[in-house]
Amino acid sequence: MINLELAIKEAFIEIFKQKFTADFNTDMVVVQQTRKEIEGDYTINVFPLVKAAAKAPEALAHEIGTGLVQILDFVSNYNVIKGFLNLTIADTYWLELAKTMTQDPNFGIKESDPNKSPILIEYSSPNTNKPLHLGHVRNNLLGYSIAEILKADGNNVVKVNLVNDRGIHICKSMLAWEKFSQGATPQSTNLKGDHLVGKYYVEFDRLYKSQIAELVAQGVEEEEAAKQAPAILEAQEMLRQWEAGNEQVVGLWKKMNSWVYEGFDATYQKMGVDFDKIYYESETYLLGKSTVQEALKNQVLFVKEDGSVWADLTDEGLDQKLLLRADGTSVYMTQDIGTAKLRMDDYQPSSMLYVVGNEQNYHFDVLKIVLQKMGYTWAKDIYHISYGMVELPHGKMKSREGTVVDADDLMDEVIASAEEITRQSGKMEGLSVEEAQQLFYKIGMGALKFFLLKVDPKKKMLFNPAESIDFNGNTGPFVQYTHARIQSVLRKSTDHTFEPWQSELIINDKERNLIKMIGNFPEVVHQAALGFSPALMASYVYDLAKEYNQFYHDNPILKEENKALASFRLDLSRSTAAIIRNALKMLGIQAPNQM
RNA sequence: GGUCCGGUAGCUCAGUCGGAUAGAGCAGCAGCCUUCUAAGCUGCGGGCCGUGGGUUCGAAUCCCGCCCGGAUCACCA
Repeated sequence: MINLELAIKEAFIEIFKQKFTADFNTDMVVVQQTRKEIEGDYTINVFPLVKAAAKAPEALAHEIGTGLVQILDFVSNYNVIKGFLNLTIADTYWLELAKTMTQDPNFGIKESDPNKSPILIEYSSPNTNKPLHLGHVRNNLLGYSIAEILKADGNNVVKVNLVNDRGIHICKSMLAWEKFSQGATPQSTNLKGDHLVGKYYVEFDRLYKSQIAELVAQGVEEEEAAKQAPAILEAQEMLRQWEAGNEQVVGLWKKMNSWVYEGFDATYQKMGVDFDKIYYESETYLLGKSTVQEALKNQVLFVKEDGSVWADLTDEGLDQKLLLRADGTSVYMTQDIGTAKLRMDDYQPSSMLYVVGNEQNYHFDVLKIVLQKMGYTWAKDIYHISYGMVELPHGKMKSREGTVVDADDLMDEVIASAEEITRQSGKMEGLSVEEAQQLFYKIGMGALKFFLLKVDPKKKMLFNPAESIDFNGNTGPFVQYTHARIQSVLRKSTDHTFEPWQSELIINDKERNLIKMIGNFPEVVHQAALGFSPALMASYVYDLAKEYNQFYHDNPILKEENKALASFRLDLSRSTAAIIRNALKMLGIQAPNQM
């Protein structure tokens, strides 16, 4: 198939040059799809060219429109409204396009070249001191979806997770467990491992707060009290012991982390996300430290009186940044430096993407600059995919106020809602118990995922639980339903094996719109990949489903008596279903065949 | 205070490398199932695109100021 927009643009430029002047900027010629309510398929705005042509907009548009109809056989007609030249494309072209699309079940999906160096994407990045919550859910879904979109656009993608399994926060959980748990385990308490460990993190906080309050009551300044409280001192000591390799501390650390991983695995599986490689900060922070030491030798960094190591970024308009504490322990930045280096060595990626919340924008600015100062040229290929916080109707999530939405609970709730609504609708005919469970899962998760992914990542979003399980309108289940509906038609179409393409077909507006819309899919995939934007894909697939539903409403398919037409509509339906399935897949959403 | 991000219908969001009368969904109201799945379709009402300037034939979109909200500027991650 030829590229219509390009062909039109070239022809336009050709005609313009002949008739007027060769001296104009070809960027001024922009071919776009015509607005729905106006007759035509492609539109060129001639306003930018009136000066170069020294001609009134309408006259100019008419002149070039006439020329385009003559030169391009697929342009059947044109009209002019003000300075807008609207071109009508011949139906023979649309039918040719329809034929191409419907014969390719993977239309719009590019194969990746295995020799191309990969794009590495990090997402999830949990801490091992507490279970995943709603914010992580947005992160995981975004990361997974962006990875799938990049793959569909022909890239090799390596999905990685970075588990923050070390640091002061883990020591807090460990300390509280030692003090209060009396040896509790996931088995003994029947709690998911991540939830059990999270419980002790909260316990620590309680203890710590009470100690601070006590000190303040004794007349100590609050800030000072926070530094002196025995709990935090013990936790810091524990971190030093851990870094020193103290067997008992390391043993406890291993035990508690293993509980957490078991819990995380279950959550990831339910969420439907996965990773090609999992990095652990406990395995990368030493490389970070040595990298920092090396840079120190090369005079890139400096040491303060207390022995702590810093980067001076004041030239870049940023502050000084700590890289190693006075006691030699590493911080977040140190670990990220080591991790980045390790990944470069492991995969030689063409770029490294980090899906991390916008509260860390500064961190990533610093990371890039520090790596650049250290002389790593690949630092420029680091991209922070920054996304906004998820807020609840009554404000932000706050663990202290118990308003954190737990990921496991959330998923269970949407699935339960899906079950309730599906049972009411009575559309489970013929499904086994197992299949029905699968269906509730697909629909519930479809609702949740679509709800979270349809919003532009960089914006903060409001999570309204009631709307997240809505099944009408701009929702996952609406799109899934459209797919299921098509599947139902396809199942009943066994006697329609007619080849439509030799016949002379006359198509109507709804059919033409649908063809155009499907035809846009490859470009949408590409744009979504360039913009790291699942939201764009969600928006497209919703529009496509809506377009199909209109077509479906107005046009008989199986009941159409003209065999060629019936077969054509069936092919169009099949193609729509395939696009919906592939688009949803890029959002991590499954498309049931019945619902 | 510095830096960054956002402000579009009652609510949640599209639209933002300048283009035609600013679009969806939800909520509200009114219709459409003896016919391929009504989780659908059709219609109605609803907008100083935060605000004031500027650039332009043309601004929700670009530039400047201001107002409001958020993030960040940690020896937390």
